[in-house]
Amino acid sequence: MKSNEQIRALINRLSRLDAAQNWDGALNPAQRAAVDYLARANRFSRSPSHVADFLGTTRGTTSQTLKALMRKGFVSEERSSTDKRSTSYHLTDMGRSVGGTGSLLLAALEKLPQNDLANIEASMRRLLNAAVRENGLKPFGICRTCLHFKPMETGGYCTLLRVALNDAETEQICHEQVPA
Amino acid sequence: MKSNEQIRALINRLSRLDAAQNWDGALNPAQRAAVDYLARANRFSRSPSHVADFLGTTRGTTSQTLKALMRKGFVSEERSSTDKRSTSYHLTDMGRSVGGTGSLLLAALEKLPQNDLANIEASMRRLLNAAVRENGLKPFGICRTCLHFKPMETGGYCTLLRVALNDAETEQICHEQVPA
DNA sequence: CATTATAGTAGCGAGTCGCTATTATTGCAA
DNA sequence: TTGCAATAATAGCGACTCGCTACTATAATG
Repeated sequence: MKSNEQIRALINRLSRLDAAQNWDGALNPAQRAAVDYLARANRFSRSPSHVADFLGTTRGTTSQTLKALMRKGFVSEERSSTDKRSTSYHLTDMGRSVGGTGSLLLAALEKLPQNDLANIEASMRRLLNAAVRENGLKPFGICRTCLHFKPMETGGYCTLLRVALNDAETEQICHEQVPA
Repeated sequence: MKSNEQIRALINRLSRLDAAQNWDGALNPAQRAAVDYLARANRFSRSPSHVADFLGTTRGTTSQTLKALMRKGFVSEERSSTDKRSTSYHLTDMGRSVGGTGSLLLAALEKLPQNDLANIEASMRRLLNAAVRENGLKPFGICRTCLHFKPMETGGYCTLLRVALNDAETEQICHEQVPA
């Protein structure tokens, strides 16, 4: 078996085992992935379309997932006043409380030495970047590393959307992000 | 966000994006994962239970997945003569032809330098080993690295099952494997 | 033997997922 | 300005995953 296929098999098994463990609790893997994304995305990147692009699924599927999360009280929706077609979802207190509990992957990571962790993170980041590049996907990086980002005394400024960003926002995911 | 959760998010997004791409074609992600496993497992490790343990799912789900694969002609089943409860599945020619086609992950891996690949593989292996250890899962390693394996002039011998193994078999996955 | 364990499966309900409409709304161009 | 194409969200369909609870058949154990 080719080494590349081994790597692929490794990654898929790992995330499959993690997902399996994740079923106990109120959220299933897809719902949990959406919550994780919403927790890290800025206020311009929380529509069903953005979640769909991030997770590699369709708007239809994502729409259902978000509706399910709303029924369960983890997110609430807010219609945009400027563009009446679009909706933005944000986490409720309950949604924010969904930490990294009961995860096979997190349990494993906690037992590894710091040195390994740094290696693993760098490896995965390289791989994800390659995947994004090769497949023409949106990178979904954070503001601070964006071409359109200008640092200010506090926070920063987005030259694309022409808005000021507070400190926390400069570390959030943006769907418009272009790596500098 | 903690570094560990970043790693987890990275891995999950990667395999989600890979799975999304995988939908086109005759196999869905779960079915494909089962085929991948059957391609690498030895003849003692191809029952629904084994596939379920490997993928972290249940026997019920796996049973359905394998039946679907059989309907589509990718696998065929064989009932054991010694234990009439158990069934073993193996790939048909059509099943074996399911290579690593059209995978986002493989496309990305092909563009990375050899050095990165080695790093990524080592990282993932360390992580999976930790996950297996921390959660009491079966390792599903290959014969050659097993406590019960005795190398011979050609192939090897399993001191647990008391059977001879040909060369190819020593590189296959076994559900009984115990890391030496 | 009787009991207990194991292997496989059926059927249920919730939900994912790709797909094809459908409805709003917005942007653009003649 | 009006008309048309693009975009955002969603509904509904069919195939399927997945955890769960039976249930059957067979095997192992005391």
